[in-house]
Amino acid sequence: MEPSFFERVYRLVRQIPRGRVASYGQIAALLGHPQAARTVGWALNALRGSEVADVPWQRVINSAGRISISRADLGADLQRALLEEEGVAFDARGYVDWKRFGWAGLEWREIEGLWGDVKI
DNA sequence: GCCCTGACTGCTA
DNA sequence: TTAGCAGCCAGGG
Repeated sequence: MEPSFFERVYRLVRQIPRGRVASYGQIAALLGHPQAARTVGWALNALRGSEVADVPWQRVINSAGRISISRADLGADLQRALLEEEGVAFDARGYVDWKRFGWAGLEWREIEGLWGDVKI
């Protein structure tokens, strides 16, 4: 069974190492859909209960290097706090420096492996 | 199966 | 990493 797009997003996001950040567009591109950034955001928006603790959603920000969130329960403040706790720094304007904290992503082969060895 | 929405992005001015 | 706008994808109703 092929994992759903949401499921792929979650697995890939789990690969982002502590202290690094990736953009929605980057995640989408790694999944083979460079234009599906919004869908990635929606996938994270759909996280519920235990999934929230299981997926490092806070490591995903917009392409500008800024936090872009609108949920009431999981606010931008929380996201920023979680990231700072991991060592990610924000400048005075609230931007993260991609050069310092950006995630390089994975090799295509590694990504394929994420779908293969797991049963759905 | 159609229509709307959304934690986005790249292009233009 | 300026602001504004249209395009893109997957789910949910």
